Formats: sequence, structure tokens, C-alpha cells
Amino acid sequence: MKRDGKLLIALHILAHLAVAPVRPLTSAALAVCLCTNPVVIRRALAGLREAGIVTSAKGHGGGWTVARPPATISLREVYVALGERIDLAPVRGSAGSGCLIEATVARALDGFSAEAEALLLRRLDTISLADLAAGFHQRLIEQTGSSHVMSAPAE
Amino acid sequence: MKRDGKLLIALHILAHLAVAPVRPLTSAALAVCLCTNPVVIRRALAGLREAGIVTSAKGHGGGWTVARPPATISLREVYVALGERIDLAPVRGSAGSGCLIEATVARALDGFSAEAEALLLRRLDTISLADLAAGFHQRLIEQTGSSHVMSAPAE
DNA sequence: CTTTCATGTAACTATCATTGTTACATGAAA
DNA sequence: TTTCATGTAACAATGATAGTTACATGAAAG
Repeated sequence: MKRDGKLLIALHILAHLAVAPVRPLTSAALAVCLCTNPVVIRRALAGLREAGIVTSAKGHGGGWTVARPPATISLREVYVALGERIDLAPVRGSAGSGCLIEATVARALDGFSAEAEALLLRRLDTISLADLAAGFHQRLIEQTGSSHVMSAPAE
Repeated sequence: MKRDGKLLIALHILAHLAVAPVRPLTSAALAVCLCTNPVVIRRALAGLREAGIVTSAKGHGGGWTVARPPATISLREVYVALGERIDLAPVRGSAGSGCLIEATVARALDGFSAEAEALLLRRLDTISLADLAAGFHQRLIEQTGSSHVMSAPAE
């Protein structure tokens, strides 16, 4: 089961950086880990660098490092930095159909999307990059009282 | 702002069907409403027909009708019938990278996705097609105590 | 029974986003 | 000065979705 998604890729890289030795990891080395291309790594990390989550250095001994202690970086921060969204009714063009029914449905779906995303953000906020690198099961059990994240929370 | 998404399209169609007169609506007529093609309409409704949400009839006077009273059809049912998913770490191939870190991250993201989707399903369950067709603001106010669905719920 | 209407479906094209690749410029350390 | 590694642009490859055309199927109207 090969997997995808910007967030998965970014967190995968960050987890490698978090457990890495002092030396920075190069895009080429990370590309091997992720079975992909160095340019893909750089593209994935560009936004995270602007957000102050990772730093990069050129030349000999250069590469990528986490900009702060992994315990101070939440998954929420990464999610936001990537610009990910839950959106059940995404905007597609600037045309505007003008249909009132469509607008009504879209507004409702936007609301539900926002609610679902708010919950997601709260969950992501409880997990740090350090938790992720450590396996983070303890943290999950603390938070939800269950090792199964699948269980629906009491809202 | 032209909008997209299977769920939006399906609900838009269903709302038109819910407010339609007794006569079935043809794919061609619906295509005009949605600024699209009759075949797109048929494709969008095929899954809903199998799920028993709409029925179709051929020939003269044929077209699409809701299979049950709109008040008995929840948005959740539509969402499920369409096979929509919130998935932060979708499966892409059968290769399997074998990286333990990736698997750990993916499992966590799956859990969060499932939680967010569970919340979404609970919300969709409270809205019926009839609510949608009527404007459904009253129903929303009843449920959440606010006319702004954007507000984060007390979990 | 033939015509007309409308769905059902396959096949193909177009469009768009993502990914992979190549190439080259920039900057830092050896 | 050479080598390493990022930064970025440009382009091809891939995959998903949407749009289109064409034709078969079935039902009602005449």
C-alpha cells in the first residue's frame, strides 16, 4: 500500500529529520527514503522553510534540519503551513452559476467542512513532531483514553 | 465562484428534484440547471440510483425522481452513497514502501481522518433533503444554537 | 408497429493538477 | 578553484475529472 498526500510526505520527511543525527540530511538522501526525487523533497519542504519549521543550508555538509526542537512543532503547524484544506465544495472558476440552490448547498457544505477541519486541527495540535518520531502511542492513549483513534469522540 | 465536487453536484441535483413538480426531470433539463452535460448528470446519479435514493424512467415522460420523501433522505446517506472520503493519507499503489516511519505517520493520519469524517457524518445526518430544499437555516439553528456553522463546536 | 423520447454505457478527447525529470544558477565549504 | 547541495525554472509523464459523441435499450405516444 503505497501512500500519498502532501501531509503524509511532509511528516514522513520531518520524522526522518527529527530522528536524524546532528548532520543535516540532503534532499538526495531523503529522496531515497521516500522513493522519489530530490526536487520533490525540496518542493515539499519549501513551504515549511518559509513557515520556520525547517532550515536549509547549501554546500558541503548542507541539507535540511528542523529549525526548532521537535517537541515544539505540532502537526497542526505543519498542516497549516502546507495550506491543506478540507473542502467539500471547492471553488473551481470565477464564473458563478448564479443558482441560488447551489449557493445554499455550498454554504452548508462549507460550514460542515470548517467544523470537520476544526476538529482535525484540535487533534493535530495535540501531537508534536517528537511524539511522531517516538511512535506517539502513549500520547494518543493519554488524549483519547483509547489506543484506537478510530473511535468516535464524545462530541 | 463556480464550484465543484461530487457531493455539491449531487446535492444540487437532488435539491432540484426535491422542489420539482410531480413530473420527473430529464437529464437534459438538469444539465441546463447545472451548466453541464446530460451524461455528467447520469453519471452523478448512477450511484444514487443503486443506493435507492433516486429512480429513473425511460421513454416519454421519463427522467429522474427522488425515490422517497425528501424528509427521509439525509445528506449523510448521499455522502456515503457517493463513496466520498476524508483521507489525509490516501493509498496510491500496491507497491508498499516498507518504511516503518511512513506506516506510523499514515496510521495516525488515518485515525484523524476517521475522526473528522465521523463528525462530518453526524452533522450530515441532521440535515435532510427537505431541509436543504427549504433553506434549512432553522434546522441548523436548532442543532447548533447558532446561525453560523463556522463556529467550532464544544467537542 | 413505428416513431419519438429518454436513459445506459462505452469510447474518446480535453483539461487540470501532481509528479518526475532535466538543466542551470547560486552559494558555501573543502 | 573545485565540489557539493540548495533554488528554481522549464518541460514531459501521469492520473483524475469533465466533457463530448455515438449508439444500444426500453417505454410511451401515435
